[in-house]
Amino acid sequence: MSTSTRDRLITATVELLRVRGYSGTGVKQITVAAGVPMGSLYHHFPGGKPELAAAALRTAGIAYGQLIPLLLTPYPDLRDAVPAAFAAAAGQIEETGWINMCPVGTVAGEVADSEPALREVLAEIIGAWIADGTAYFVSRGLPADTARELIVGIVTALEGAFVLSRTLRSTEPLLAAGRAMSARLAQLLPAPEPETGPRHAIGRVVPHLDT
Amino acid sequence: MSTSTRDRLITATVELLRVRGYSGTGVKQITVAAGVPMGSLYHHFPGGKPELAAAALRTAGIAYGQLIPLLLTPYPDLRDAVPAAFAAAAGQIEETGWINMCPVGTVAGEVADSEPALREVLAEIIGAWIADGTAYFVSRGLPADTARELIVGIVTALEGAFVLSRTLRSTEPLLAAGRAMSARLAQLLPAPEPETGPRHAIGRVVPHLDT
DNA sequence: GTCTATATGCTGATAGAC
DNA sequence: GTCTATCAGCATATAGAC
Repeated sequence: MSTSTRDRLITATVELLRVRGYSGTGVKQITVAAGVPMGSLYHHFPGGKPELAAAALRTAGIAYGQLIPLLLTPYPDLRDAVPAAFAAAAGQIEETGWINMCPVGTVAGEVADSEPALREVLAEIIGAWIADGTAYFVSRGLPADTARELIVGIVTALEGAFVLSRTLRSTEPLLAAGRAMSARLAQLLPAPEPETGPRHAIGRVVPHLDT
Repeated sequence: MSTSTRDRLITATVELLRVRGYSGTGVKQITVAAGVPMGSLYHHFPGGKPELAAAALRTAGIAYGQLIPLLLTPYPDLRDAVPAAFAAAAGQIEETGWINMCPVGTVAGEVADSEPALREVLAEIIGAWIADGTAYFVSRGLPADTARELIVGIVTALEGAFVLSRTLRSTEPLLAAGRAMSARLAQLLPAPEPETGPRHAIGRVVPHLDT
């Protein structure tokens, strides 16, 4: 159960990428934070800094991808779930002193025009968020194209809002983004029917792995 | 009319910040791109790299802040203007090969947790976008709080969509973000009245500097 | 104000003992 | 698989001639 050298390198890299970005993080800095000698980095990641960063971003990407359904599932009605998820993120980021939560978006903005290999990894990670999010919304009763439109909008709004909220030190962008996506959801969804009808599945909880 | 040394430094810095980010851009690189000797940089900007970057970001920020009303003004109805502006941005970014347009958002994400002085400059720039955008929407008939809610959402959505579109090499995020903000606008605006009524001014062109 | 030469430290990466 | 010593190159910044 003790963390391996490889895992400690990845964990330290995720932390540093969040705060300092890709160019701003040095390999020496990573090995010191991980408590690992230089040579071990190049033993486990012969490709050096880009390969280690890719592994770290993939790890963080998977973790944060799972967070989206986790935040939305408690709410029976998606109309409540979406703004609640943005509000939760707003509370979290304010509590933690406006520190970055996930390195994917910030590193993506930094390297999209300058590090082709890393850009492709990030496109893969964000593509997985969109694919998984689409499947989740489909599992909650939305048509596939509506589901995709919604998750693309949500990821977009979240990433933009994180940058603005961190920079302005205000929850306003995250909360405004949540309200905007809520409006888009209301527009995409058929009008809510109070009692019964053919659309009854929409807005109900449909847990991922149940019968 | 020939560009001054100072101006050439700022222009070169804007270009490099867009593509390589703050940590990824070296001062040597800047002076070479500007065709200026090292010493001149520290003559004009005694504060070195951070001071030069701040000046460059302020310049770019002013330019891009003016772009927002410019894109929206041609459309008599804001319901058309907002999605059209996002679509215009989508066309532009695809044509130019998915290159970053404005360094403000990407540098903000990069340095918000690591360069306090620069973060404050960026907060000032984005704050000005929001203040000016609010004033613009008020000039087009919206109440102040509605106007602010709208411009915060638009800037948030734009910044997030730029990162996603550049990374995924797809206009989908920009177009989806435009539709989302259009939905939010429709929700914020009173229902459109086909003929006449007390809300007739909303959605009409109200040029900035006319009588 | 302009420009050259240089100082000092850090960068990613490697060789090779253990 | 772990760790040390070290490389060549680039980073930001400065001193001082012109």
